[in-house]
Amino acid sequence: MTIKEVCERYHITPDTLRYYERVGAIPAVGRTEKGIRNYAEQDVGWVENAICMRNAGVPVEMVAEYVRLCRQGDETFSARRDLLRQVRGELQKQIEKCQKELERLEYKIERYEAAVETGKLIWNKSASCGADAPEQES
Amino acid sequence: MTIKEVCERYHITPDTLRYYERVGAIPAVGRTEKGIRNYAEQDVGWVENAICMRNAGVPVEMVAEYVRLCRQGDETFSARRDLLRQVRGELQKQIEKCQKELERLEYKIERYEAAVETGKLIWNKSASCGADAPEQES
DNA sequence: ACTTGACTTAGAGTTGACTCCAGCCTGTAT
DNA sequence: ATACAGGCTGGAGTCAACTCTAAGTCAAGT
Repeated sequence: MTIKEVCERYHITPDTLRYYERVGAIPAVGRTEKGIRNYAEQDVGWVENAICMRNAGVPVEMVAEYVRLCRQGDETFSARRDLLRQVRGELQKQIEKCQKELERLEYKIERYEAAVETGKLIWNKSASCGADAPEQES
Repeated sequence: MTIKEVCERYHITPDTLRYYERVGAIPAVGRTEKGIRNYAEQDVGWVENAICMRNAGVPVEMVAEYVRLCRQGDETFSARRDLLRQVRGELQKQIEKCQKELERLEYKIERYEAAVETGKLIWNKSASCGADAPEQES
């Protein structure tokens, strides 16, 4: 598989893919005789892994650390487990934050929908949404 | 309320707070006679708003745009609603992504927990977790 | 009187993650 | 045979979001 095909499959640019390889977020990809990257299924798997982790906000350096551990063999099982547990913890925290903000947003959007109708913005002070209306007119 | 107190309350640095003010992610904060920032409840509300939005991954520039709209008055209700709807859409997409990755992670962690016990890493190829094991030993 | 500590500003520097560029090679189409 | 598409490398550039620095003001403590 060429770099272009992989890029199309995952909607990323060749530059990004080469960058991931350079910094170790994926291991070195196989080449043709003339030095052109030729992605085997395994390579594509690594690409997918990197993209998944990045999508979840894992820093590139941490993806690289995980790859490093994987390539070191069986002695690193527990280290990998620990790394993934840490990622999981951060991901859970992030999801929670996002969900809180989503609730806050839903509430605000509702108010604005009413405001667009009535021309008046009304904030229910006792609403259970963390921040209440900082945007009362100054 | 001093800048320090606000910082302690939200676990951010004074630099960040001043930066938010500079770029308009919060409106100009009230000052004492000698020019020192004195955060009123309203100001703190704006700070909270900025932090919530940033936590949800909203770019600073977009927070500033929202603040700008709020300060422009009642004609911007629908614009604000649209902006928040857009933020909501992106937030929902992000939560979905994160949840997918969380599932993938749970699966991997389970495998690693088993691997730490048994010394062997076994991937269930038909698992429903998107990417299957890119890290079979090379 | 003077040091310490908390604040101010304008502006420069850093970090992470790309993203682009120049200069090169190579296989195919006109 | 020559242009063009697509790949390669090393290194520079960009962007967002801070983060730090220098130089200054001011109040309280010794």
